[in-house]
Amino acid sequence: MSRRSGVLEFAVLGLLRESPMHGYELRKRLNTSLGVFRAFSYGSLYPCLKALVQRGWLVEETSGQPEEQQSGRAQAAAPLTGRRAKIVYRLTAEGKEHFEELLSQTGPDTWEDEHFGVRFAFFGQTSRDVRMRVLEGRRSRLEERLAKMRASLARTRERLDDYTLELQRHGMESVEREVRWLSELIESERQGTERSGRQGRQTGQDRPAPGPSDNTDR
Amino acid sequence: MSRRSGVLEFAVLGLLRESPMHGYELRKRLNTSLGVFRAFSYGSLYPCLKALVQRGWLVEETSGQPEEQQSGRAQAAAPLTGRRAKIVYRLTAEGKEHFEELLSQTGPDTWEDEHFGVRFAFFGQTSRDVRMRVLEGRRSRLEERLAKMRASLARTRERLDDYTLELQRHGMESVEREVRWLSELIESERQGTERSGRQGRQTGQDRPAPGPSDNTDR
DNA sequence: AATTTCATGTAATTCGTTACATGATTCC
DNA sequence: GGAATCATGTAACGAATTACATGAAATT
Repeated sequence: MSRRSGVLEFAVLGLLRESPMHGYELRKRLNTSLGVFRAFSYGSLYPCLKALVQRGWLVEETSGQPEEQQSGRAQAAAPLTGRRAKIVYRLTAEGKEHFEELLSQTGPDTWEDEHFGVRFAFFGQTSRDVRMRVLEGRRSRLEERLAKMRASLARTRERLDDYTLELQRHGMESVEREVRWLSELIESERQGTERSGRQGRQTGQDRPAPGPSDNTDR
Repeated sequence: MSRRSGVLEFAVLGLLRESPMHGYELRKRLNTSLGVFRAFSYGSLYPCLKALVQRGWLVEETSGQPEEQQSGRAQAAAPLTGRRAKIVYRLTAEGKEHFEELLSQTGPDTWEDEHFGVRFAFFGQTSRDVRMRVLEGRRSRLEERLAKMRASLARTRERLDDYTLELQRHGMESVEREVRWLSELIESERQGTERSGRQGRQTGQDRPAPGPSDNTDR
């Protein structure tokens, strides 16, 4: 029943924060704006929307109505026999609050493969502080992975055939490329903030007191 | 129940074709040799192995026995109270036949994201003919995707913020890079038996090309 | 008028994971 | 003799898909 995902939920809240939409449109945005990495189907989306409504983070509005009453599907929104309503979803205050809490998170759930893309897509709404930690978290995750690959490659080089080797080589190159990309982004973020004192690199160390106090203005 | 996957099943058959192994070892190979792309857990692997045994594609052998009888777990393989047997899985003739049939396939199930990596990993056992079609299939799939991305980017460029744009740009670049890689591979296949060494291989280990001569022409 | 695109949803299924449970073997 | 690693499994859950079902609106 409760088809609540991490990624999909996050993306839906994020998109609806920008403006209200109905499901069909939402899905299109999901699969283009954020879409190289993830594609969602209606079978995931609609149940997710319902779950979010139930938790009070969204309200449904039947379009065509003027701005009168819009309590979560309060009135008999178009009889079942009549013309089917187009349901527009709007983020509630609680939903907005919840999304901002999600935005302020750091940790594996922000930099692992499944999550990173969608997090990045909403970096525009994320505080610089958090952006930095997510980028650095992802980079050190990838470097870790790279180290393992190198070790395993050194151990088994002889036993692998050319294609397997080539696959591995290409995989490693892809990861290395993403690391370079992240480094550029991190550097770029750094230049945005601190133009005074030089900065030694402090990878992945968690420092206290982020004070995510201000966020989300862009 | 029947936890039969496409990818996992294929990889298991392919690895066992090279040599018999027990589950634990199989899983390690799965997550290193083929591993940048996919990682499997025991919760997937063991049920899969059982299913493959049931279909007659694998047999279990309790190790420690000399090469006597090895009909699928025929005898009371070590009493439950005694020392637990290490179960070695071996590909049957039917299993081998089935795998070769899988190897000979082309089509979306060979070039889509989920499948391509594992297919490529077993290119050493695949006929050149099929290799070509898989590589070309994947390339045109990616080019299609690229076209969509470009179109969507042209349509929505104005409305997107910098981070979303950067994400999209990086995604496209990744795809373009894979297309170039595929083109090199295709070219290399076309040139035939002479040398597989493609540029950018800095591992020092120059291997005389597969001359992927050996098997499977149908 | 017919076809495509818009629009919403449900049921069953797929492919996998995590957490749990158990025990043997090897290294230090 | 304790820890790490080897080794095998099961139950419950997760996150998504596909196929199905329906119907309205716009385009040709």
